[in-house]
Amino acid sequence: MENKKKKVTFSDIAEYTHFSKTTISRYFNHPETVTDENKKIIEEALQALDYHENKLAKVLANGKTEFIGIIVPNLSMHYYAELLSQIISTYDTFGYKFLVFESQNDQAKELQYIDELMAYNIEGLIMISHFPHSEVLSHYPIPIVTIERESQYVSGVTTNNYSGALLATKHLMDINNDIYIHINSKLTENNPDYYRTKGFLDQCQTNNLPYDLRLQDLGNGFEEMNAIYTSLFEDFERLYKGKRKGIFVCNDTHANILLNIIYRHYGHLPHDYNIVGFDDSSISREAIIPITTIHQDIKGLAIGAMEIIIKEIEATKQNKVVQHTYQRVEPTLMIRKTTHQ
Amino acid sequence: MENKKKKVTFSDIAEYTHFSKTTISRYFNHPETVTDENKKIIEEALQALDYHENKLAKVLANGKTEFIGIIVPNLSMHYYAELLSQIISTYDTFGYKFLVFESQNDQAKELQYIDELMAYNIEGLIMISHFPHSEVLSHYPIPIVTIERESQYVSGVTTNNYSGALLATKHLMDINNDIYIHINSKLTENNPDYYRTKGFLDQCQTNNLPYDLRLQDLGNGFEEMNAIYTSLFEDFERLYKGKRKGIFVCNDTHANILLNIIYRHYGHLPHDYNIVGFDDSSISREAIIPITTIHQDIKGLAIGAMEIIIKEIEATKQNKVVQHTYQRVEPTLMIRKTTHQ
DNA sequence: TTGTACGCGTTATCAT
DNA sequence: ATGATAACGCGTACAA
Repeated sequence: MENKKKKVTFSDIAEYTHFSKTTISRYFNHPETVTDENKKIIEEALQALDYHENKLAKVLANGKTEFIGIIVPNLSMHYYAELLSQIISTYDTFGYKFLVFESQNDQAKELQYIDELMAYNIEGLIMISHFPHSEVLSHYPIPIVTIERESQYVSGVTTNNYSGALLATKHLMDINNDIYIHINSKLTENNPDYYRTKGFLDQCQTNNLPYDLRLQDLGNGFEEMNAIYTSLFEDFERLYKGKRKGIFVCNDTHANILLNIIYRHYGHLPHDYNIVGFDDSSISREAIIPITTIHQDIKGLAIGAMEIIIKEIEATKQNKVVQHTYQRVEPTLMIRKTTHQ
Repeated sequence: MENKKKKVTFSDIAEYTHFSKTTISRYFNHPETVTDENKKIIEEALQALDYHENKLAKVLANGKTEFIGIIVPNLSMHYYAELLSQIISTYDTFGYKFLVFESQNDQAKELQYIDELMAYNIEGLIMISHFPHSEVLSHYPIPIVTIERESQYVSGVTTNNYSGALLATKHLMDINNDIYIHINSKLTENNPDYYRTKGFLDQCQTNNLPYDLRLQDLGNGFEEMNAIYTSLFEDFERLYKGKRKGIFVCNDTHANILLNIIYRHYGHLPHDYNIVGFDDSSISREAIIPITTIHQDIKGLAIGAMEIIIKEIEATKQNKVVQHTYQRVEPTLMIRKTTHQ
């Protein structure tokens, strides 16, 4: 469709303008050292020959790729997609380009992808996937920052899940419940989500609230989760009949499943059920009733990660020692329709 | 954390092994021309010096970046996120790496991003964003394939929206409705979604079905859409009281909004309401009642796009003339709970 | 089978 | 202010 001539290079411009390649390079990188007059000549030549820059050659010459690698577990999950969205949107402010891989939590793949990324001289790596362990990551010779995952040996940014859980539980307390319930998987301290449970527990204990902690395998896939939550619902109906139940569910997807089960059973959400989710993901707005939830500042996470990684990239360039940074982004309470005064 | 020596290059390996750089290069690119004995020597040297390949240097030498650029409108929308997911997952089979930009449908940005991508010698470009027009795209000197958008002057792959609409309408016909309703925006033939409307219309007309076509602005943002669908619902209640209504909504997000309005009104979905969505997006499964919908084969779209672009990249390398390809991926009907026998 | 020499397109250093 | 020349790391004729 187009004429596929060879690419126009500095040599061609130099020949055309009777300058040297060096001057052409300076036109781009140190324009202040080129006469206005000559600038115009070069400008015309660029137009006439239809020059397009070759950043790869630039990279080979000066070492700066402006590439950042990203490894995401999975883009089907809205949370990760939104996170990726916010990260790559920073191109307009920071100028870094992103090479993206999806790992499906396959550890072998993750290591392979990191190697591939390193071969392209990425300047930094943002790890959202859960593997490999940060101890392994710390051995790579470039800055790495993780988001919302284990991050002992490298920099990381997470939502302050603990204060989010406090917010959720306080809200349930403010509207007076008879029993406080928390549903989550069994997690360890390494997992940032563990602090959702910890926050709930602390809030209950310091305020002497009666609570019911449901820490168990919540299943994979919709059918399985649905079955588990149905039996959880039957438990609540049986154990807390007539009592006002304040339920803090680990995330919005799960909160939505529980909400649907209750709503289908009653044709509405009874006033003695109060549900709070976590994430403020799109399902919390699209649900049969908009779900009260904890808003994660995903843009804040993305920008935080970028600021840290850029700081470390700069430091690396100047051969400075890099101190790792751990940042917590504060979440906020979004009161909607699944909690009643 | 690591010792930041200069990178190990072929020169270093050559020096270490007393071979020439050429032999080292051959070890990687034409191993059959190197003695097994010498292979082992080189192998050891690679280990000893901890060599890591530099693909950018390789690219400059042989021109193949194995980069494909992608411009997505927006990753917050599940459909695009899933599409991107399926595309970048093809790395394992095709080996292409992906540079991803998000345009937010900003035309100026889109052109800027394309330039940036071209500067990195991408071998092909996958356009999911709606701009620029394919006539503009066709002037770029690399293969371009679009997905689910206008694609007159470049290759493209779309779901067969027409047959999807036929499927949806036939299903509504099979379960016998008194009035057939279709809700969509006003679209032109350039827009692939137009054929959802066309399919509905054709099916109604060839079968002499009584229909009500609702082509109008459906609003932006949740609140606006909700208001519009509420008034649509009131229309249906008034006009078709007691009649069995078969409603084919343009996509699952919209179908879910309508479903929620009806379900909240009645506490359940009355049997005289039959709703079919489109896309088989996650919301169709997470809704208060799983939504009957048309399944888009997103993986098929992704693989189709990759196969086309690879074919064109190969052709370009051999200076062959590239014929544009237009591929239609067939959707399927997913019967769930919003349509009743 | 292996080595020499040059090219890929740009930047950096040192002159002038 | 401008130019000559040597890098950057690898691939590939061509020669041996």
